Amino acid sequence: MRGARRTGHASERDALVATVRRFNRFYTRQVGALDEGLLRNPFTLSEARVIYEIAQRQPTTATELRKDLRLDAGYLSRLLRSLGQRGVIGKRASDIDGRRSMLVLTKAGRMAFRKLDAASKKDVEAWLEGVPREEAQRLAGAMRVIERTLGGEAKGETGASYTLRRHKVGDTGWITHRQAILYHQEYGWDETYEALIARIMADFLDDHDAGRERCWIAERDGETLGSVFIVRHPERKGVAKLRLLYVEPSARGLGIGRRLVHEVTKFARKAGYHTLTLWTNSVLVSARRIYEAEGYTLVKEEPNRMFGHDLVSQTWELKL
Amino acid sequence: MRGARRTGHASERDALVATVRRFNRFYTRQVGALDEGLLRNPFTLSEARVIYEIAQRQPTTATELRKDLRLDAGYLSRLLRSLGQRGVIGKRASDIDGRRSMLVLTKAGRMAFRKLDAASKKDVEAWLEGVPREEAQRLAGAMRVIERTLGGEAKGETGASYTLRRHKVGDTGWITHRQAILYHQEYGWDETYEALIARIMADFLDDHDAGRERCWIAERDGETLGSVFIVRHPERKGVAKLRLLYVEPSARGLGIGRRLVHEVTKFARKAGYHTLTLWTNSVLVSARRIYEAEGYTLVKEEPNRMFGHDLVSQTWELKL
DNA sequence: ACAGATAGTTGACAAAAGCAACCGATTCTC
DNA sequence: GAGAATCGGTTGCTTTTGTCAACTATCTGT
Repeated sequence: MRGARRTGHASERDALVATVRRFNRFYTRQVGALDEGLLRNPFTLSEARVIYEIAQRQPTTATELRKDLRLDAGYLSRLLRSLGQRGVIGKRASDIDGRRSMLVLTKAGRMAFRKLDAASKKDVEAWLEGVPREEAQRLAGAMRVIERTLGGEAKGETGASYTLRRHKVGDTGWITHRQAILYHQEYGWDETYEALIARIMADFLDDHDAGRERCWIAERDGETLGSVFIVRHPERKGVAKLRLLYVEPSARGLGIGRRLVHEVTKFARKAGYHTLTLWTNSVLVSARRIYEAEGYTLVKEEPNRMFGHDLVSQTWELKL
Repeated sequence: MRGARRTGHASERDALVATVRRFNRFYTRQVGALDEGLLRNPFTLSEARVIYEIAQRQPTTATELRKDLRLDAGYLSRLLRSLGQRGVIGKRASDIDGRRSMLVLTKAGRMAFRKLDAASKKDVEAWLEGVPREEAQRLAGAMRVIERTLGGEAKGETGASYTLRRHKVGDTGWITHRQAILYHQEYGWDETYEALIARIMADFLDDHDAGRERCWIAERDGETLGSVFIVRHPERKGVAKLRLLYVEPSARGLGIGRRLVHEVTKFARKAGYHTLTLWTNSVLVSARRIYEAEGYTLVKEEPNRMFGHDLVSQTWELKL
């Protein structure tokens, strides 16, 4: 059993490695094609990369470039000399270290850089031409995911924050997909949980009163990070249910859960509900903390057999 | 207004281009580092790439390699001669074209390839070492998104074949997600279609008789390419319904649709049904062709308002 | 049957990239 | 504070990679 399990993990890893290698080949080719476009100018590819990098860091040293561009020291030295002779870059001795020279772009160099940059931008634009708007967002999101995952100690996180929006076509399917997998991996819940989500989604989509029922999606760069729903209680008038709160594991700690729960509260007040209720489960401890912080109180608890496990379901309420 | 809108789109596009360019720089570096690892063997990088490509396509020609690897004909010719002299590859004249020579790996070549492949695999594994399991899945997903989006008309598709499997947790959510988006993009269907799928999924998951109802997923490298369901007809005894046939646009032309439909027929026969029925829509012409080829006949057609459009729904049947 | 394309080879050459030895400045260590 | 080790950078030499043009032997279309 354990053996089988381990094999399972290994082959999962193999599949990942295969995907990554395939992608590497694919992307190398794509970038290669793009780079060819850059040869329509007075600089070689390496020269262009050097210029680009210097422009980015302005006063920098050869060693830094060497590390970032992975160039041979000798080769780079020659490149720099050539660029110097052509009046693109200037060197001046470092004040603090007599061995180093600080590299900067000359006026002509900045000009050359702008040209290169514009050309490269145009090439990329042409490359992305046929990509429809929606796909474009997913593309950007996917790239961020890769950078974040493989970037190691990914630093400069430009857009660490997220945005909230209403749902659009395809979202509920995605939520079902992610939640089902997540709770299956973490707690071993079976497909009846997926069925439950799907049914809630179907009911919501089929008929919801936009003024009194709503879905929020938290996203960053087109990547869905979490979601929550508010719907009318089917029997109790003036009561709303908060449903299907979820936050991607990778996005935890950003306060998305709290934010979503609070959006629900605000919306419920405005919509005129007098009570919010929600149904959860004792194993979901981090969610519990969020509900408590928002002011919900536990009103009922009972053991239940569901999703293939013995669980303790809970009902929480918040008076508005 | 229109001006503002355009500016909005332009800056959105700019952001995308910026992200893509950043990613290109990032990934180029990563792959560069990986490639360095490959230099610990008797082949240069180009040689390794050539060997790799030949191994993939086995009997291939120089011209094909030239196109795929973007190499100069003269350079490639020399590379091939060198590899030939070293006993790695063998040439033999083509039967159909006296100018061409078919390239294959010799026994030694296959050996060399296996070594290269293993080394590259190991490097990638080491690279992915620190990536936790969950992130790994997202990583693979992100790469697939990029390939799908940018692969566009790119054929080359080495691993052109796919496999069929039953559904597992998370699949129905994914199917809902993809189908909803697809038909929204292609035909403008609204979220009531997503609701319909979600409900079908919920019903299927909640209670299906494994011997008489089933789902097939077509996948390649963990990427879902298509799916289909068979379920009992709720009223007519001995009748089964084929439902939710779908194939990813990027995977069309591989015969996946036909294959899925045929699996359903085979399964239905074995399960003892006497009739298969399905409900579709006149705009879905490529699906129609598949049904006809399988022997289905159109038994009913009626105009219908649904998914936000005026459509003509159709019922098709197949006697088993 | 003939003009033009295609597949591949070869020679001549140039650019790109890597290796190793080396120089002078700086930092470390005792 | 002197010698060793390291660092930033340069140079000579080599291999690898890539380009261009000319050329042969086929094949294709008309």
